[in-house]
Amino acid sequence: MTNKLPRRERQLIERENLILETARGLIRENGFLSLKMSQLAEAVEYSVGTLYTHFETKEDLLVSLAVQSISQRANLFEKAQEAKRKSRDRIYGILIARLMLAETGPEIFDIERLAASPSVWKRATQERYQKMVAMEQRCSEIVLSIIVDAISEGDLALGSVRETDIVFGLWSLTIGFHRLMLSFDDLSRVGVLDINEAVKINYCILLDSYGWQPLKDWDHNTVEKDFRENVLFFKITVDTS
Amino acid sequence: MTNKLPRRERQLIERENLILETARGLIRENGFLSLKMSQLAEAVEYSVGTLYTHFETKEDLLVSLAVQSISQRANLFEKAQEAKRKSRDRIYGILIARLMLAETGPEIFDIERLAASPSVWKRATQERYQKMVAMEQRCSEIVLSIIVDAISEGDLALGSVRETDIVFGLWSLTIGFHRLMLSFDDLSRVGVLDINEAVKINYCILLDSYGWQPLKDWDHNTVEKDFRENVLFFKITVDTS
DNA sequence: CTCATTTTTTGAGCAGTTGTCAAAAACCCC
DNA sequence: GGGGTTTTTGACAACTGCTCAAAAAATGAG
Repeated sequence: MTNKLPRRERQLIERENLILETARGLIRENGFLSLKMSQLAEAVEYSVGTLYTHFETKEDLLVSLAVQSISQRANLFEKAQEAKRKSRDRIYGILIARLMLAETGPEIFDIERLAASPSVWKRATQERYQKMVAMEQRCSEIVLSIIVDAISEGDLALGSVRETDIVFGLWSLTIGFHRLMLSFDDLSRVGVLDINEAVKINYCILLDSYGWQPLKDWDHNTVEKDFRENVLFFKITVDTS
Repeated sequence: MTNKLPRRERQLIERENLILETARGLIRENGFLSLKMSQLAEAVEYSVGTLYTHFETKEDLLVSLAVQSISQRANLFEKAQEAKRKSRDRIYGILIARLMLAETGPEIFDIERLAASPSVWKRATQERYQKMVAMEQRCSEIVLSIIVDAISEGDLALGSVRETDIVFGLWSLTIGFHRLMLSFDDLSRVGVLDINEAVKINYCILLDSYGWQPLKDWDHNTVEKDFRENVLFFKITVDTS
């Protein structure tokens, strides 16, 4: 737990975090496309040149933000996975984790959406891009492992459907959720009144139809409350200033 | 069928189509972000100024492309809806329509993804933005109406789930599909080997679990073949030059 | 056909952006 | 303090979206 990094390096990391957090705030207000590097430089009280010692391009900054977001997601996913609960509860915890992250702010949708594009990857540091991919992979591995565990615990029996198909199905559902959160006013127009409700219902429907036990005497609201209160915490970055 | 538009206006429309098609081709190669207006101007053999008589901003051009794509989608959806087939076939036809559109080229993912963002809407013509929204709404209405018909035809009975929840569920699945198509090399890494297969399987699973009849003696491959050959045609824009 | 008037097209240039790099400032060790 | 090293800076280069005065084309009346 004691970190032995040289002072200088610690300062650099701290500054990088400052830049990332400030950028996140600015993106929350006006989106990534209207974020200007000069504006960001002014906000963190460093020069543009200094920003570019941390990030090679603006896209590199974007990917860094994506890495942050996805890492946090992987963390929450791990907590859900490790919880001593029924497998069905744990897989539902994955959804709750996503909902909780969505509640931290709408900018993560903008960030992750834009970061998922080859034209961005090309302009980012290879190292950061690799990390993003690795983190995303970590997330899907966790989901996969919950599925595998569910099978070995006897809660789930595969028919014609493969494990990875389940990963894809559950994951697609939440992507659709992200998309709708982004273009917010589409909601009522398309007829979906409560999007959180819609995604939960469909998630449960999918679980049921995969045959994921328990099908009866299982209330997703109780599970949600449990996970929110007892399982899923955020790592709070303490500012020792 | 006889169009009585003045010659001049016809020419303008033709030129606009030329611009849109050329832009589409350039986006296919390098993505929207690396499309340059000057490059596009050169490609269509007009000046930048002329481009800007058609589109107020670059984002306006993007939204126009999105309108094209979504209109084409609505057209195919209508064909699926109007087909004299079982309701389950028709709703499956919606998925096939999306798959067929995806086959026309990967640029539509880039276009629709970027167009689904407020920071783009703000810079586009109100008129074009409205049209895009209307077209998207039309698509979801068609899906909804197939659901309603299925109920009245006795193929579908709603339990706790609302009609709009079904719209959301089916639609989310295809969004996830789009997302994976965009970041292509994620596929094997996440473990999904055949993405088309994965989306079809989950689509059918959802239909089954909504209780959409017929559940037995229904082969999606046969339906797909039927729709591809007999129901879903593209409108071919004939060049009378 | 002529020429004045209107409409359309043009592309050099403006404003605003990302990203660079020589020089200034800060730091470090003697 | 002084010489050398590292870090920061911000003016500037390079490039882009977009404009608008002027050129070119179309129109149409005589």
